[in-house]
Amino acid sequence: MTTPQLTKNQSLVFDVLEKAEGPLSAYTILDKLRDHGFRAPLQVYRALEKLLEYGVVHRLESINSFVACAHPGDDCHSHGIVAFAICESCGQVMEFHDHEVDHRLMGWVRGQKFKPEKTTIEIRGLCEACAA
Amino acid sequence: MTTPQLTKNQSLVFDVLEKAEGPLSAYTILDKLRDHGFRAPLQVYRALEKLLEYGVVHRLESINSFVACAHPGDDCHSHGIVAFAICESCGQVMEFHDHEVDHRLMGWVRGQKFKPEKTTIEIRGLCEACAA
DNA sequence: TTGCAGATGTTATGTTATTACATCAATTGC
DNA sequence: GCAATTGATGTAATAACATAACATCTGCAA
Repeated sequence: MTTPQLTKNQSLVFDVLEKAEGPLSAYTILDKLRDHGFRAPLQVYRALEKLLEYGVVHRLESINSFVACAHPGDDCHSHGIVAFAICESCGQVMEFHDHEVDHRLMGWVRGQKFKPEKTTIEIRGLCEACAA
Repeated sequence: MTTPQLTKNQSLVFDVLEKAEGPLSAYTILDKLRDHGFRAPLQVYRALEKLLEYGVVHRLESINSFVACAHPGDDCHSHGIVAFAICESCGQVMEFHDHEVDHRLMGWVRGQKFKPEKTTIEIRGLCEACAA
């Protein structure tokens, strides 16, 4: 899937996420966009919905936050399952893909006749700098 | 770690989760326990906090819900990372452990010098019955 | 130029989780 | 016995996250 031209609100939200050092909550994004005319959470959530669909933004379920995909110019749907390591101290996020992990998980669900739609892998802990 | 004797509130919350067919939100648990004197969310959240610590309950991050561990009489901390398959139609949850997945994920984070604390793997989709 | 689809704006509300503070019960050390 | 401590509990208020419902606008195609 190729990413369509973003609308005004989608671009604003995406730019905020790209410039951010780490993941942001929807309400943090809202606050950053008040000067650009954003007034309500729905403006953010609607933009995020599309950006997630296009694969240019990820949602981090365990911290209710959103982050720009780490693979610029390349949508993430082609990478299989995405795993994240999230530093609980500094908020930094590392993104990673492992086909063997995908294979094991998908093999298991197939055995259960379970039909997977969306998979979340999130590892919370401390990054090298913060663990020191 | 062995599970200590549960307190009154912890037992009430755990019993509700054990008898449930699938995962429950904290507020659903609260409603089910109003007859037993529960009045406020904190009574539920505090009990859940301990039950999670003891490993007899899991939190499903992607659906903000809680489920009793599928391994009765046996705390889950000994199983390594737990993965869940969650049916988005009927709510049924399957729990599973795979050492190869653990190994791959932990190998990667070690390479990044990341110190993992808590890992979430959740696969949302449709179970066999619901996919038919 | 009308009708439609998609994007946007706005208000209100629903859902999930925590802070702050008071009280109670069991245990320990004196 | 009786303070002192610790962990559990009760309660009110509030913070944080997310969606419903409805109105409006804009570009485009029939």
